[in-house]
Parts: sequence; C-alpha cells; structure tokens
Amino acid sequence: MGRAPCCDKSGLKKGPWTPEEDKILVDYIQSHGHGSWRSLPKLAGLLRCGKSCRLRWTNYLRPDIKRGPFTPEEQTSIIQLHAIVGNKWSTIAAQLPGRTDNEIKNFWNTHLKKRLLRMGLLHPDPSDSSPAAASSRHMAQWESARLEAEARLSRESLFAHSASAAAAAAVTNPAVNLPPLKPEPDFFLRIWNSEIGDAFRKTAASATDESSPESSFTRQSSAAAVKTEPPPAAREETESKSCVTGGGPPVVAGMDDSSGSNEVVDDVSEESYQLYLDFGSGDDDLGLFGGQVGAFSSLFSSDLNVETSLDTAFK
DNA sequence: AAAAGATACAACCGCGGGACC
DNA sequence: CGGTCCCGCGGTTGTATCTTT
Repeated sequence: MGRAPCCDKSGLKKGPWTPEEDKILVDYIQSHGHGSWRSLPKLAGLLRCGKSCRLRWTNYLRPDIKRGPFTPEEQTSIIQLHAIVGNKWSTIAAQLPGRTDNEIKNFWNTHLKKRLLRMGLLHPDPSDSSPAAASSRHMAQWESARLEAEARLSRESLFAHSASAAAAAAVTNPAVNLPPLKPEPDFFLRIWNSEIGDAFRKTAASATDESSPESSFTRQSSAAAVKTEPPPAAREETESKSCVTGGGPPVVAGMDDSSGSNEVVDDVSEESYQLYLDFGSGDDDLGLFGGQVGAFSSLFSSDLNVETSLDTAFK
C-alpha cells in the first residue's frame, strides 16, 4: 500500500560513506541503539536517509560482520543453499554467520554465477536440453517427493498435535519469546546432509537417465570438497581499497580472516558446482524453489520436531 | 605509459508486506 | 477496514581498481 516517501529530495547526502559518517553512525547506535531508522539520521546528526543508514550498518558497520574472502566451506554452503532456496540471499545469509545478504549476493553474481555459466551448469534459457535443464528435471522429482512428504507430515502433525501439543511445542520452541520460524544456522545444510537429501538424491539418480554415477553427491564428497590450506595474503589490496573508499570495516577482535588460495578455492568450487548440477538449480528455477521455501517454512511451523519429521517423511 | 575493457563491491532503488492507527 | 508508516529484501547501478592491449 502506501510507501514511505523517498528521502532523496531533501538535500540528503548520497554516495559513499566517509569515515566520519561511519563513526557518527557507529557511536550513535552503540550508545542508543538504532531505534527507528527513519528518525536516526536526524537524531545522530547525519545528512543521510534512514534507509542509507540502515544499509550501511547492516552491510558494513555491524561489529559481528565477518570480513575477508569467502572460505571454501562458505562457498560450498552458498552453492548448496542457493540450490535449495534460489536467490533468497537473506535466507542464505542466515545460514552463514557474519556474512550479509548483500555480500553473498555480490559474491554470487560476480564469482559463482559466472563460473557456473562458464561451466554450462547454469543457463539463461530454461528451455534447452543442457545439463542444467536436466537438473531442473531433478527438481520436479524433488517437488513430487516434497508434496508427498508434506501430506504425510500433515497427517503426522495432526496426530502429534492432538496427542501432545504442549510437549511438542516445548521441544521445538524452548525459547518461547524468540521470533518464530527463523531457521537456525546450518538448518538447510543439515536438512540437505540428512536422510532427506540422501533420499532425494537417490530418487533423482534412479529416475533420471542423465544421472551419471558421479552426479550422486554424497556427504563424503562434500567433506572431500572442503580442503584447508594456509592462506596467502591475497586480500590485502582489497582490504586497503575498502579503507580508501571510506568503507573500512571495523576490526573485529579474534575474527578469523583466513581464506584459501584461488587454486584451492577453485578445486573446491569444481566439486561444489557439480553438486549444484546434481541438485539442480539456476535462476530459472526460482518459482519452484520458492515453493520449496514455502514448504520448508510450513514444516518449521509444525509443532513436530522438524528434523525427525523430515527424516521420516521420505521413508 | 596510457587507454580500454573487465572486475569487484558498496550503495541505491523500488517493491512487498507487516505493524500500527 | 482502509490508509499510512516503516522495514527488509532482491535487483540494479555507479565507481574504484585491476588487467590487458
């Protein structure tokens, strides 16, 4: 409905933030909290709109933000999660503590997406017979399995709810005052690495001719994909660049800034990209994925133990 | 050494939707 | 119940930096 009037008409500053502005914003939030973003700039004495302040804080100044290059583990997670939820950057970011949705989105668009395109695992045109198209057929199977599972869960939920609703609620939602339905970190990954993922992968492998032996991604291959090597100081110039543009992030004490070298990252990525193909995704499948997100959400809202229910759902 | 092109990423824009009145 | 406010999200743009020619 109604939308807040755009705040760019009142002589407010736009563009890159200066260190001085950053300091004002950080100092204000640390002593007062952000409160209403709309009124924050005036209260803090900034010539910015609230939206700009919120963006600067959430994407750059927040003390819990993890800077530096994405680790191989994080890249694998992003690829896996993107295969599950599509361009739901905030959902993906929720599974990667310290990473912002904007950062992940940029990393995807500038690194991972291009690489997938180059490898032919991602196609702008959905109506082709490429591996990406084949993988999207996997999604149809996933969707079918999901619907079946949902129906089963629905029945189980009904039973469980009437039998011991209070007990179930206590198990699944011990922190009653916390905002509901926020998936905990690694939730999707645990789902994917659980029997649910196994079941889906088996289904996909047995039902599609395109499924090559190596396309059956396993937990073992996922683990094998994660290698660790001493990081080079490859990011120094990037960090200094950030400072030059006034975007120097606050240093977080104890934050591990390590990363793999490009070669290592590429190795990991190759495996991960294969995983991506196995699971089947691409921007073209967003509608379908959206449905899956909805399905996951509906599962969250169940009073059943989510993992247990999902694990049994595909049996 | 300089220009052109490519890349990376911070920041902006506009929309959807929940909360509040 | 409809209108307004506000926040969060995803897509896009702008620009600094790097690489190539």
